[in-house]
Amino acid sequence: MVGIKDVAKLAGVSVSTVSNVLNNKKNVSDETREKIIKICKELSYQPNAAGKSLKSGKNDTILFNFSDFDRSFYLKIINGISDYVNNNDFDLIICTDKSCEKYMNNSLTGGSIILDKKMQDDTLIRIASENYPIVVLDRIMNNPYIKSVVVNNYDPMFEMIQGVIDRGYRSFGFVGGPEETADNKERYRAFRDALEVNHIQFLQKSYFAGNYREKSGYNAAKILMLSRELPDCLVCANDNMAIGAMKAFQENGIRVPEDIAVTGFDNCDLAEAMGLTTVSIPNYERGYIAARYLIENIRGQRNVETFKISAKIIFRSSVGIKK
Amino acid sequence: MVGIKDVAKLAGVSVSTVSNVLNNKKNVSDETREKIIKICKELSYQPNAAGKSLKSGKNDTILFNFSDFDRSFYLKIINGISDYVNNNDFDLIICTDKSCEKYMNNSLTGGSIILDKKMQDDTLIRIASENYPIVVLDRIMNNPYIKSVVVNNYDPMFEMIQGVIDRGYRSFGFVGGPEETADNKERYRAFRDALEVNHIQFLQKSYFAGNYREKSGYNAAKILMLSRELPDCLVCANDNMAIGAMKAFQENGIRVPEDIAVTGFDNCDLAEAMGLTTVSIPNYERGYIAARYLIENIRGQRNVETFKISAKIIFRSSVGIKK
DNA sequence: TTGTATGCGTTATCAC
DNA sequence: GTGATAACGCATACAA
Repeated sequence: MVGIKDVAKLAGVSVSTVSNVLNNKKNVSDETREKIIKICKELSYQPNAAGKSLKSGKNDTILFNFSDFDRSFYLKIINGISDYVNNNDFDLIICTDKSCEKYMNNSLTGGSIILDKKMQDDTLIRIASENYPIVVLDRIMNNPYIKSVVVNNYDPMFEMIQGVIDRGYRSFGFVGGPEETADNKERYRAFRDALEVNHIQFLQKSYFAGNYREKSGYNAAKILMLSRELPDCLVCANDNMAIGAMKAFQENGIRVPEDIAVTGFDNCDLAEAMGLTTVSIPNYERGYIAARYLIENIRGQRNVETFKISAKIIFRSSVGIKK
Repeated sequence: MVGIKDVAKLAGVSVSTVSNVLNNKKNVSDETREKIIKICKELSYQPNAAGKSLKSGKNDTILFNFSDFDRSFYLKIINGISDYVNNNDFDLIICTDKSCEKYMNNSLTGGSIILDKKMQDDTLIRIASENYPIVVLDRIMNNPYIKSVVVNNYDPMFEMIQGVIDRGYRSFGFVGGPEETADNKERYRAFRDALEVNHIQFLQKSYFAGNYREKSGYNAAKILMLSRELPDCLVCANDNMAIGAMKAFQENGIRVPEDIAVTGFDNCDLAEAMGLTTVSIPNYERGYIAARYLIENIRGQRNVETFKISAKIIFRSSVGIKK
């Protein structure tokens, strides 16, 4: 591996001079500078990031952490992060595992964006500091070095359900996501509130516990179909589960929306193709904004107020007009 | 940031003793060992990866490089890589940019899996070495330190087209991907060969140049519809473009497959929902296998023979039976 | 069984 | 304008 020493030797100068050139210091003659730059190119010298950050403690790399590979919109979040990061001369590394804790210190990365729920609050609180800010997605934390970027789940879910009720639907089933997650709680609460405002009763037996995966929506629909009477509409806490449910209905000759309407949440790629009524979350923007706040915080412009992103309701053919 | 020194001080021992404990050396008394482990937990000490790898030169982290966020099956590849890596006590970091060159040396990562076409052959040849093996996906390279893992595009494409011809389709259009990519070339070649074997002529005006993105398939279909007569079947070099084409046909009241059949390649999530006939690439397995070979090579079990993964043809409703 | 000294590749300080 | 040197956090050889 070619190091700064090799460059120095070939140029007939000291390592400090090479370092000065590479870091754009003023105190180098143009002649020396050019010679060194030329040699670096010839050797295709790449500064060793380990040595660099070990010494300087400063860092132009941020970390993104996620781990759920079933949710394809995560790529859009990454895209948003990547774009902002590149436009601001930072680098991005992504970790898919809890081991990323190893990289969460300011000699390797300058800050993190955390999406993975497996990364626990107290771990983040321990790691976050004045010179290691963190941005968390989809969870709200109160800490002077941690900023939350969350989607406003409540308002669009409430409005979507109100829209469904306005279209004549009167009885509902609900397929929930992981019960401990904040977004699932918020979506369910909005659903219940919308029903209550409209004086519609909701029975606990109409609640199905899922895990945001397609299979769990499929299973919920299977169970639902065992009951004597279907609700007018099955509300699912995300698209994956809604799609699973639609597949189950299809397999059993139950028509959507004639026999039962279905709604989701996320507006994933499949939602459009399947005509699923859902809430569209601006994922690219979510990543972009998270990266912006993180880098601003790294640069000392501290701001840890929770940021709420608004989402958009999309009515498609999975909800019709109930006569 | 808590370092090895802090642990040593609190334990009343030297840093080397702490280091010995952390690296499971034998020469430490049980008493000392336990005390140190306890203190590490209390301080939630995380070894600094920069210092560590700088010294040891050895590394249990691998790098994955990609950058096309439109292709959602990349998440499946990552999933496969991630699973193999975790099962073998390695870590994974992912880079989405050319800047990842910075991390491609054995003081930061032990090897790389490269998918991004922007990472050029000569760069890889320069970087790869005895102690920095590389695995490339979707391109074939001959280098003692670089292993290629590629999908066999030819056979399934040939067979799929033969199947389409067997179903009575006789005239064809083709939407190609980026012309320089090996997989696109191979898919096109298989397509042409299948036609030739069946004595079917192909006119250059029926070739549309795309870029693997949905929009380019959409545009190709738009242009195709301007011509007086549609071919029996439009073959697309990947699913994204096929889906774009199907949307264009749908918007213009042209029925698939009655008016025109469509085929893709990839079996992305949407393909099933849209009834697209396509070739299914086992992406999870692809990532898993790439990671396996990389780690085996890192461990000295050298093997750089090109590995070909086979794919599976899936006939769906976008191809019917032509009378 | 434990501690001391050295060096990995880099940057920062300071003397020249 | 340039170079010698210390320091970053850690692992290792070797001395104690």
